[in-house]
Amino acid sequence: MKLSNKTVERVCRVFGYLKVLEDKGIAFVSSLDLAKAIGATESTVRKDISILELTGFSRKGYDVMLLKKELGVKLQLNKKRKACIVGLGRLGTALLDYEKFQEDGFEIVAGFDASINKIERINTVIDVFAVDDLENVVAQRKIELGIIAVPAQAAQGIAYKLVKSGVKGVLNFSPVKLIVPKNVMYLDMDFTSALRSIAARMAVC
Amino acid sequence: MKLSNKTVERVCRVFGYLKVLEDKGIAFVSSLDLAKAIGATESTVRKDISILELTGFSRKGYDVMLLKKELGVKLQLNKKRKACIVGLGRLGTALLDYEKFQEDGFEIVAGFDASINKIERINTVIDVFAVDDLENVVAQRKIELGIIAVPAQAAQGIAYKLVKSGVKGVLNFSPVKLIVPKNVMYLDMDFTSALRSIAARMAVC
DNA sequence: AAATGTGAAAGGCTTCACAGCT
DNA sequence: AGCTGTGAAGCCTTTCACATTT
Repeated sequence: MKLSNKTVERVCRVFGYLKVLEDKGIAFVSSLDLAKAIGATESTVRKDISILELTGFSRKGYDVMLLKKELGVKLQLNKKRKACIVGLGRLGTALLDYEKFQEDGFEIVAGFDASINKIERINTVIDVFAVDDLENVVAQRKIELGIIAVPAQAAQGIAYKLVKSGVKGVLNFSPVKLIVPKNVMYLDMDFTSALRSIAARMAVC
Repeated sequence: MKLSNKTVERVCRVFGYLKVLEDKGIAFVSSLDLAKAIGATESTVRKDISILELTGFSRKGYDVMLLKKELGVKLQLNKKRKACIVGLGRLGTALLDYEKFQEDGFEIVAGFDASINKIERINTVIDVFAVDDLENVVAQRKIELGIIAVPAQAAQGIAYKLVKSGVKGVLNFSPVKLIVPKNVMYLDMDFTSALRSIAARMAVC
């Protein structure tokens, strides 16, 4: 079972949509419906599901609850994951209380910032610490995921500390590419770069 | 000159890195250096640049200032673009004052929210309006880019309004895929989906 | 009849490898 | 000698098309 990142990404979207369908009380869904919801084609969806060795029903489609459960197991999407946010500027603090994360099984258990003043001012239920404590806190609390929201020049250093302390996944909001070991999962969420590439595509189209 | 989205994305990153090099006063850069900075391989970088019909110098690499200028022209990256943010929750307000956007030629000229109370409370230099005024304001101010930071169920409606009012690019922070005309550039920035796919990859690796 | 499941074909992107240039 | 520029090869992903299932 060899999953490409693209397949994983799409299947995660399918999982999210299955939640919606489940809440609506819909029992079966076709590959075409799933495809429309996640922005893919029906054959891609079918292939993705079959790569995961899961299957639907001829003439009926996929059983919503069953498929959701199976995907949850295969990708361990029901497992609670502890995460932390490093960098408590505007973006970082917005993320601290982003309720959606909690709903989705991500528990933000710590926030870090370099500025002691900022730490004292922040008004949140989540524990916040100085960056100097990062390694201890991450290790002690067994935090698996790090969300980086610090300025560009600090990002690589933070990534290094996170990895050293045992983090196995990094979501990077800074505008620079980070270097992490191959066994650490890594994804960029760079707004500026995103906006720029939209603008560039506007220019060339 | 047929540019894939991937090429556009990488070249935008290259452009960002060229800015850094320029500030440092570095005159020439090799494809290998660029590749390392943007997380790609050297041949990919060379191919991307050659697709754009740009060229470097044998044995010396690329002239930093020149390449930056040429990329700027080809992709119109120096053009100022007016943008607006719809949805002024935590994320939306964080984005409102994200200085990086300004540095990069994006001018946030309006914010919108459905809640009148929220609009009155918000403390920012940027003009904020009720969503009901969206179509008028976007059209009048000739806003080209819309940033969607509203809840899932409202996102498609907002996208429709934005497009109808003349927006040519959409950056979507909501967790649902949106449908926009083919001539409108569109990109998703879905945190939840991103975190989930990191977690899933952690599970299968 | 209306869906899935899946080999095979097509398409697109990346890497290779080396000629060419200074 | 060292780096670019690029056709060709290789790899990966998507799409096609149709046998299969109920």
